[in-house]
Amino acid sequence: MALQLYNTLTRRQEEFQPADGETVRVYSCGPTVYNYVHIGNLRTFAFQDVLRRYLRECGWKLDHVMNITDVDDKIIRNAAAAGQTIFDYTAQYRKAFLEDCDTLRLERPERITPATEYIPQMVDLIGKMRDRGHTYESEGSTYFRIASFPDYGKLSRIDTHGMKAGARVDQDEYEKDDARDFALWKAAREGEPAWDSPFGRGRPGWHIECSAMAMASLGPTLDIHTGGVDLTFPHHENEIAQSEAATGKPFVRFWVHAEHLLVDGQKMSKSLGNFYTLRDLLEKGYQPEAIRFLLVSTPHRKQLNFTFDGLQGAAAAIERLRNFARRVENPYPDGRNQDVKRLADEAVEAFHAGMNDDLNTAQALAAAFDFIREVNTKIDAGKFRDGNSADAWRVLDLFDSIFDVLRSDKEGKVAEEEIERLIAQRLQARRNKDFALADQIRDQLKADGVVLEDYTGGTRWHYADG
RNA sequence: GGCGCGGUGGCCGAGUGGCUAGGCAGAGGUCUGCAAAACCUCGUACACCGGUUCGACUCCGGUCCGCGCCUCCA
Repeated sequence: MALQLYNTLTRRQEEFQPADGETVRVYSCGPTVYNYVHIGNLRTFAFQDVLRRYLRECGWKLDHVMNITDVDDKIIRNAAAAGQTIFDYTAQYRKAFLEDCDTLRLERPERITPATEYIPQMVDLIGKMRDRGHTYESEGSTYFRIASFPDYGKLSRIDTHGMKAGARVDQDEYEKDDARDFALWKAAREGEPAWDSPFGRGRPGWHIECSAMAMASLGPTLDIHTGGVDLTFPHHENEIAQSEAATGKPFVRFWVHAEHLLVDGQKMSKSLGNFYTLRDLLEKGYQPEAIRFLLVSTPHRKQLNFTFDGLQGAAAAIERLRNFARRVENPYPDGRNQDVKRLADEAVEAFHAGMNDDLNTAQALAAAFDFIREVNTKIDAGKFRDGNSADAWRVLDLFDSIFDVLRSDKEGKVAEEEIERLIAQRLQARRNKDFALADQIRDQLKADGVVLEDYTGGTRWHYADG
């Protein structure tokens, strides 16, 4: 079975293949760096990470581009308020964003493109639209004329005729022929950053950067374009209009949107006091892996209800996975139990089936947990053999290639040699039936963040995760 | 107001016209020197009201509630 993805453009789930059969060209709308990203933003980026990883699991190469918006109204306003240039102002948040991504183990896209480094490409693209008659100028700014692009609205399926100037559409102080038109190039204003262009001195409109960077990096037609659902309209609709008006070619084959994250069933907002950045959660003591797990275990097309109970549950689930990973490393009799091998085969297949179904991570996860329970039962029954470790790891490696939560970054206070020495000492005490000493050693290690677990034939240890 | 999505057991969250999703939490049990881990069992889930059907949580209609977009927004 092949990967199926829900395509917003067709409103259907379709089988995905890269156009060239080899490399998947993906563009993702990245952050606007005027602040720290919040966990809602990170849900979308975490989804993009899962998409990346699974595309690779499907055997394709990746050319993934993500933009960083480092010039826009909010940035200009905030930078001015902070008395900084937009470059200095955005640099700090850009750095913080990349750090947050690292913390959550989000892979870096092959290319990250800051908008201000692609001004010439944007200017070039606007020029193409102008040559084809899709633009007009008004008071020094250049606009896209929606009436010149009959396909407008095909992505969002919004009836744009209902959008009349007045109500809430024309918030701009710029003059437009039609309320639905949008700015490609905004005329320079006092105290704002500006670049020279054939359309006069000014700065790019919001939508143009994505079209320009995507096509400059990946060509006129992308395989996949991702972003949060809220970007569907008008941002992505406008991207289509700009790109296709300029090239005459389809801009994107698959539009894939990530649903929003809610906190306690409500939209995150500062006024409700349920607004969290990654840094907020880390300060409260939650593990990055648990946050990643929680963000990724709800399929991307469902709203994700973020709760602290859920976060604790995620930590416990990871603990179960790690316990299992440790357990299969214990020594077992030689041989290979064919039942366990078969369970692994089935688990791998079920995991793929879940992921192939529009990246249904919840189902893939269930496949992994089913496997763990079944194999634990085999181990308890003494039916697990040394050769089955590799079977278990086939499933765990597949699981972790997507979820990436098994490894802990946490460092222990007690050195490994010391732990091994104490375990040996404790073993001697247990042989002497000196359980008081044995328990004392275990308690002391536990206080130092090291957990001991006895099993038939030995003792294994790990650093406490919590 | 227009368009769209959703309401599943204490919590999160899959899925299906008749067959145990899964995780977390809780209760009981097994194992263990004791723990931990693990396994087993349990609480008898599908917002409400009609309809279709041999049979609906799953399909249709309506009601209530929540959420999103329509305006900067992941």
